[in-house]
Amino acid sequence: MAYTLSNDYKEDEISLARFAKAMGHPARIAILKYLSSLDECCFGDINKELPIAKATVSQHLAELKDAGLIQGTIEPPKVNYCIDKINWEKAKKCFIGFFDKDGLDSTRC
Amino acid sequence: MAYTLSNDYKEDEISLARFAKAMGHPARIAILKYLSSLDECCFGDINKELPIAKATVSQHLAELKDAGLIQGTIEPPKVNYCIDKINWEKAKKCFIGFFDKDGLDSTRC
DNA sequence: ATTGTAGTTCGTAAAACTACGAACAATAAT
DNA sequence: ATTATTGTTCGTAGTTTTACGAACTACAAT
Repeated sequence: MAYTLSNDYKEDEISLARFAKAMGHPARIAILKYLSSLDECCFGDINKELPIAKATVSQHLAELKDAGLIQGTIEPPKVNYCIDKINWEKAKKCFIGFFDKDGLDSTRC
Repeated sequence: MAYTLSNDYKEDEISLARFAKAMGHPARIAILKYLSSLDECCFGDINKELPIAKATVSQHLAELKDAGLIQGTIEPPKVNYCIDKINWEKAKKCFIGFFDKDGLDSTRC
């Protein structure tokens, strides 16, 4: 029933995996690329970019928000989405630190 | 029944998402970190590092192999695993290109 | 031939993911 | 009040992921 309880994974492993998982779908990559090129835009703009139903787009946006990579602010009648710059930088450092063997401990994830 | 057929996502989005997805679990991050610190090791060594059953470790290794991030070579009675350096570099460039707004097109994913 | 070692594959189960249309909320405009 | 616009949430369905123990394969050594 219960899966392994052991929480033996390190914090930075969990953190990096969380970012990576959020990026683990082409639609979400497309959303992030789009947002990072724009500063800000609304749901409809994002929806138009993607070949999937709006309900699904909304789900993907929610996942990116849960992972901390984007922010959504309600400005009736629209919802504005943008990159969460703090966590974006954090994620960037996570990945770069992960791939750079030399700069291993310089920037902790 | 059939999910959306539209393949509107771009190649580099699909490629990056594939790498990210493979990295989307703490166990797989741990494996990659371990391997990238070692040049090479066998299944048993990896298994010892992780708080999960060996069958599950084997699954995670298969996923990393499918994604191209690692290689496994049979050397009886062991199986040696190592980072796939070609694709590791490719992934690195994917992620760095993704996060670096300035260097957008310099290194294509 | 038997036993041991090293990993993979199989079968299974619960949970999470991806997708859609329909229904719903919340504001704006007629 | 009614209608239109903008997104979210609900209900549903099929697929994939994660996990485990047990069974299995393959080679080596006794």
